[in-house]
Amino acid sequence: MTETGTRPSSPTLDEVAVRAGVSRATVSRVINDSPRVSPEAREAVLSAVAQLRYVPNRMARSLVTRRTDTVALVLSEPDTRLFSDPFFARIVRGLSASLAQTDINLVLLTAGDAGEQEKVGRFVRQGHVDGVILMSLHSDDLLPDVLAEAGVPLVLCGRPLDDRPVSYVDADNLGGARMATEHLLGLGRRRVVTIAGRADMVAGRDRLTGWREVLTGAGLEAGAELVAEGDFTEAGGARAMEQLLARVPDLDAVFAASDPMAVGALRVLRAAGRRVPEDVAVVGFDDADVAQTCDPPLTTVAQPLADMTQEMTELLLRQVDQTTETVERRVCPTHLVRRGTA
Amino acid sequence: MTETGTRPSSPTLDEVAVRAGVSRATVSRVINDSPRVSPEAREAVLSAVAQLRYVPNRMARSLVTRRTDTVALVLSEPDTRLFSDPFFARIVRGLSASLAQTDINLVLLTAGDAGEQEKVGRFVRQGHVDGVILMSLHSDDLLPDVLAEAGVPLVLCGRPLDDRPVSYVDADNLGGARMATEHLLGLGRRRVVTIAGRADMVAGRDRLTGWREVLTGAGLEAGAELVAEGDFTEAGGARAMEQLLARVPDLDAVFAASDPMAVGALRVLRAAGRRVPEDVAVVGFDDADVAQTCDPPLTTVAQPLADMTQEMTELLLRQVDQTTETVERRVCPTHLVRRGTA
DNA sequence: GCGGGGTGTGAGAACGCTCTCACGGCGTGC
DNA sequence: GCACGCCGTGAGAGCGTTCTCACACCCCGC
Repeated sequence: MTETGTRPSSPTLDEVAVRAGVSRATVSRVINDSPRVSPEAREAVLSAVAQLRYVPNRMARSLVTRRTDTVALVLSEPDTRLFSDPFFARIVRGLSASLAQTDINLVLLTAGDAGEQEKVGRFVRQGHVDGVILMSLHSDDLLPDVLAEAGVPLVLCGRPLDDRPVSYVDADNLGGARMATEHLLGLGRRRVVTIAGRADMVAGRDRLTGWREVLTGAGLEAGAELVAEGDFTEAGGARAMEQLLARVPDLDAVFAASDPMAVGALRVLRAAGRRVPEDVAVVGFDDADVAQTCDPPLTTVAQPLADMTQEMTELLLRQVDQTTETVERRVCPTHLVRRGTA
Repeated sequence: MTETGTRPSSPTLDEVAVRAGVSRATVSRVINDSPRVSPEAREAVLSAVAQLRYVPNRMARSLVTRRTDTVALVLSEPDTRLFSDPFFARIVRGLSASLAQTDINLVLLTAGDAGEQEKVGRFVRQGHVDGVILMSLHSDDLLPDVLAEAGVPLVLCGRPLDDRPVSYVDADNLGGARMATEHLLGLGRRRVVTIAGRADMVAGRDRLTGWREVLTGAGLEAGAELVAEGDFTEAGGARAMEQLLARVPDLDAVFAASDPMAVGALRVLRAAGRRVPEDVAVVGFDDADVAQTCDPPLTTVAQPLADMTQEMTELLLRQVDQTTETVERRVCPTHLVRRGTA
């Protein structure tokens, strides 16, 4: 099935100028609404623009302004499952929202494997974007280095593992984990196990560290047998919970490093005949949608995602506007949301 | 916390030419590897490129070639939940994969509300991309019109509701639904209910139509009381199943328009004491990951997603290369994957 | 009536690339 | 030995903008 037609070529500034009876410069002034234009000229130009359905050619403009008015959110993550993580959707939403009032475009790039990373690196170095917000979740990722070296304004979403000089915005994962664990201890629990996130992700490590610090600080045991690693999914959380029940039959509290894992744990606990929160208290992390809808509703640690995305865009745009590179680091406070499980 | 540095400005073709002792034209020839260059000149240029870490300025190049070597996948969908649908992730993966061997970049744009749609429209008309693949799932979406009018090569992922002259690639939802329903009838089932997708999505409608056609064709009842609408989620599927059990207590088969909904139905059926597949046979749609991991594994209709994304890129790139607009429509065959539930 | 300070406008030079065209140099066929 | 063609190369003209100047023009104050 085939039909054909021809593609129109868009009008240029010159054509608009001729039609409006003014010079190219004046049209340009109207387009970029400079104040130094007479009302009559402006009127003539605007009507010519409307008649010709003129749209400025972005390439030509970018060539001289050295700006594209586009920033990229790069997701460097081979595991396609994490791409569909609701957390990621919330980040995208937040960034769009904070860019909504500006005329800056947001594009998403994925870098699943080495080939795609290469492509993203090229894309950025070729000047397609004014800046990059990078979500790189794994510690062995090369892309942060590539982009940093490209000399493009860069803000990481999440703390990098080392102390490299790069701007980032992160949630206070350590503090949140401490808060959650302290809350469990405050409830009188003494056998607090944890379902940890993957060890190759900084957020996972920080949450584990927070749990450990509080337990050892309280003189309680925090050994490896109290830790099971999940993969941030519900199924992974369920598996981890089964291991923990087998290893630590007398556990009375669980700190899960993500809400889906907590939900998986809830399911396993129920199947094992443990009542939540009476027998076992549970705290999750992220305050995902599921935390409100599960039964009983999940006590969890919330990150201020809206603030974080706002911060990211601010940091990035400031870097874009200044010609000097500045490094700023922001850690946003987390807080405990008490619901039914602890 | 602040550190500063300066941003380097990239070298130009001229600087490379000077360093290599050749003209700008020759450097350009090497960059675009034209055959008409002597080995010595090529060598000199390549070494100069390496020394200066030269990267072509994309804007300058695009200005003259009128190509950006970038295509956009636009997701026009206000509901953030669908953004994290695994189906979408598979589309992205597939498109990246089929573009991997080319030097064409893929960017994702989201158009959640009217403001974002406006932005996407501008972005495209300004010439940021050579073509667009559009996932527009709701029938009342304006973006298809906006983009079509922009005169940019366009391929829809999924059939549009009306017969407008636009290229698209779709799965044979109708055929798949027919196949699933026929399979259920072939098992001897006669009270086949369906959990339909949302009526404002074409895929949802087509799957419902296929189910209805087969039942009425077999002289069986296919009235409204046998249909419950879900929202493509597991929770929605569970709710729909509860309604159906109440309305049609003697049902012996369920066709669910998506796998998550089928999984929700499975849970409710089990809770109601119905055995699957002995008492009730169940068929899903999409062949999502969950279809393999659920218990019992789900019989479902698979779409050839890899073929579909491949088709989309081919259709799009052909449109980009030809200067004339051609309209092609592709419907890819679906097939039944038999597992444990039917 | 004449110099001075705006104000609106236009000419023209960038921006960094591609691509056409013309021009030497060399090998080939007669 | 001469015309011819091909091959590698460079000069130069765009591509569609922005932006710096310079230039008329008008209004004011003296």
